[in-house]
Amino acid sequence: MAASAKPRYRALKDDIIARIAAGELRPRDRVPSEHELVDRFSVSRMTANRALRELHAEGYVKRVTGVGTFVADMRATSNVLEVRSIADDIAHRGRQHAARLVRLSKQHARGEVARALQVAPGSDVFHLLIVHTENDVPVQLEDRHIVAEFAADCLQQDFTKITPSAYLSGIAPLQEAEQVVRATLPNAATRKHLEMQAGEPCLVVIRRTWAHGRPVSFGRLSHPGSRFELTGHYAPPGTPRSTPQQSVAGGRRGK
Amino acid sequence: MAASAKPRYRALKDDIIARIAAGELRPRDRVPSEHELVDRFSVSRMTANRALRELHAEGYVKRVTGVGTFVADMRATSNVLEVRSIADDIAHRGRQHAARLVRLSKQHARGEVARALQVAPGSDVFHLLIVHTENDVPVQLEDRHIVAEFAADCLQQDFTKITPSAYLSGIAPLQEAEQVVRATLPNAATRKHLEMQAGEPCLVVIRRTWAHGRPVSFGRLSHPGSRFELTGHYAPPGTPRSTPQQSVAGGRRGK
DNA sequence: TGCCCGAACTTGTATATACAACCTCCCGGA
DNA sequence: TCCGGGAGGTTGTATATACAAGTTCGGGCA
Repeated sequence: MAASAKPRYRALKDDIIARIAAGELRPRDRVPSEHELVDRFSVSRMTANRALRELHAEGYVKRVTGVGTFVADMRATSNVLEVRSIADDIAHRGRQHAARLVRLSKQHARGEVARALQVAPGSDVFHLLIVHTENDVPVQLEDRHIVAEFAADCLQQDFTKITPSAYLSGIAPLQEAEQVVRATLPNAATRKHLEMQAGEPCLVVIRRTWAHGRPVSFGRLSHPGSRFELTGHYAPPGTPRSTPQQSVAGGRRGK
Repeated sequence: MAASAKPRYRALKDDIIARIAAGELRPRDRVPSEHELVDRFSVSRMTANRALRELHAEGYVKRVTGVGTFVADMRATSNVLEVRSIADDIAHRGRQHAARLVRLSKQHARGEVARALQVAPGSDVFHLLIVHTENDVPVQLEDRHIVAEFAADCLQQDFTKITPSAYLSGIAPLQEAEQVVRATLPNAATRKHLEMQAGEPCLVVIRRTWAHGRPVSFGRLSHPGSRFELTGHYAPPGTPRSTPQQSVAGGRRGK
């Protein structure tokens, strides 16, 4: 592919994104100013402005009038992806969320996990197993693998206080996510953790998230079918919603 | 606050967003071209271009080179899952979709249906029961109620050739949708229609759609847990997707 | 009749220029 | 020492202009 086909503002953006992803530019670092980009890439200031402006709109950088452009603080860019954490969701309904840590360990990626995270078999990954409760009733079993290289201080976290997704988005902005929803019968361990009755089905969400263009997390979220449901709402922008406010993920089953 | 402080490109955006929100501009409607905005608002083309370009980046409109700018359909990457017809989805995977009509009748709305459609109990509604198959294997039981007033010619349709959702969006663009995903055990009738084994769970999607600001359709879509899953993908606009192409809704269970 | 070509319109990109608002820093005066 | 002001940098917005590439549609030619 010839780079010639790529618009110049796009080339500027890609260059800066690549330098952020490579770690060359780190959060709060100064990004080249419009004028510097004009000189170094021989583009007009409008083109440099467009590149930086779009990077700002996409959450990569922060711009301060009269000061400069800086790599964004990762915490601020949650708007990129609207995957709400179950803790926020439960809290939003005025209920009590708690998490019980079942396992937190470093492992070698094998089989499905290595494939999903696109790492070589045997690579270091962290393995998390957490039971989330709503008013002391289990509503989610979170079985998550995280690329170790990406989250070095994972073992030091207290995942009963901070959810894994909050921890991850604190390290770097999530750029992309993929999820699959299934209905299955739980295995014995899952059934026990979620205190489910025999024969009760499970709503399973399998989710992968990306940052810096690479998969960083692969999670299997199992929920008791009788106590959990996913809701979604779609409307053209600006439409006052004609339905009562709904949470994005989770919600106890009505009656 | 004086509107004078507002940048002109922002005023253009706000004007168009307001007209979309008010229903004056509806999905797929044509939005004024850059040239028209230049004439009507006395701005330069670059300013009009910026307004429309940002509206595009934010998902409000769709732009086609050489053709024009149009109000976007329902936000594609909303919250949980995208709305897509099962027939399209199956065809997209190169498989054979077929529909078997179990019931098509006019009824009086009662209880749950009347509440969901926000009509008075006893109002006329159409009731549809359709089994969708993929390569002759049942994958969805569609149990749908439609407000009769909205779709007068419903009984004349051949729902083995056109799906209800395609029929509905042909009458009027869907403005809003709401759905709930659950995992349950099917009742006997559902199990029989979907040829499910005893104890096999069901993935149920309950969906309501709006047009003209009123609910028009209420459907319960039941899928065999062993043969169906929902997939979703979220990325900021413009991001080349780093995962293999996935169908948005539906897909047979891998192994 | 049928087909091709061009006019007219659309969006996409790029440049040069201009002015305004804001921030930082240094220098000079009180 | 303290304070004020200005120089020079930064982003934010707006305009006029230009060319490229795509679509649509109708008219004219074979």
